[in-house]
Amino acid sequence: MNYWLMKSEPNEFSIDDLERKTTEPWDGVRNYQARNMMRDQMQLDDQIFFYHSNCDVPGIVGRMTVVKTAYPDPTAFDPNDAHYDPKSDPEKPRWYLVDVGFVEKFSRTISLAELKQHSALSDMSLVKKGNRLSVMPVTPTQWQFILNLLSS
DNA sequence: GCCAACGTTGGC
DNA sequence: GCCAACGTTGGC
Repeated sequence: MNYWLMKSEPNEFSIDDLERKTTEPWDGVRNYQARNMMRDQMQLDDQIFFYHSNCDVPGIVGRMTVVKTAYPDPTAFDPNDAHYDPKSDPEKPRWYLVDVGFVEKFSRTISLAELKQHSALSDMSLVKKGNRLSVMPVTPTQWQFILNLLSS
């Protein structure tokens, strides 16, 4: 079992959207590092923090799981889709995604500002300057530490 | 294979 | 809206 954090802009897709829909294909990722983690490492039932980026209070807002392991991202083949990539050949797909399932929305947002205050989390690339990865691994220790912040 | 130019991300 | 950081592209 692995732990992850995935970012989404709430304008585009929020934790509330996921709660309403229950599951969702995490499409549109066009970054090789992020793709590799989804395609090569994510397993069924892996745990994922849902992170809201590019909004008033960026931070972790809830929890989800992998409900379907990697398969080719269909939006890459759709010329009408905002994430269309003509270089992704259906015979040899360039982009992959996983399906995620809603677990819970946290009682509060664990903001980026709060996460940055804890030295226990200083190794997370999330809190490092210039980080732009939209999918990143979380260690079991970090995972538990962050969950504990909810009850403090 | 280098690297400048460009586009995107995302906090502030 | 600004801009720093970073990834990607493409000329050479």
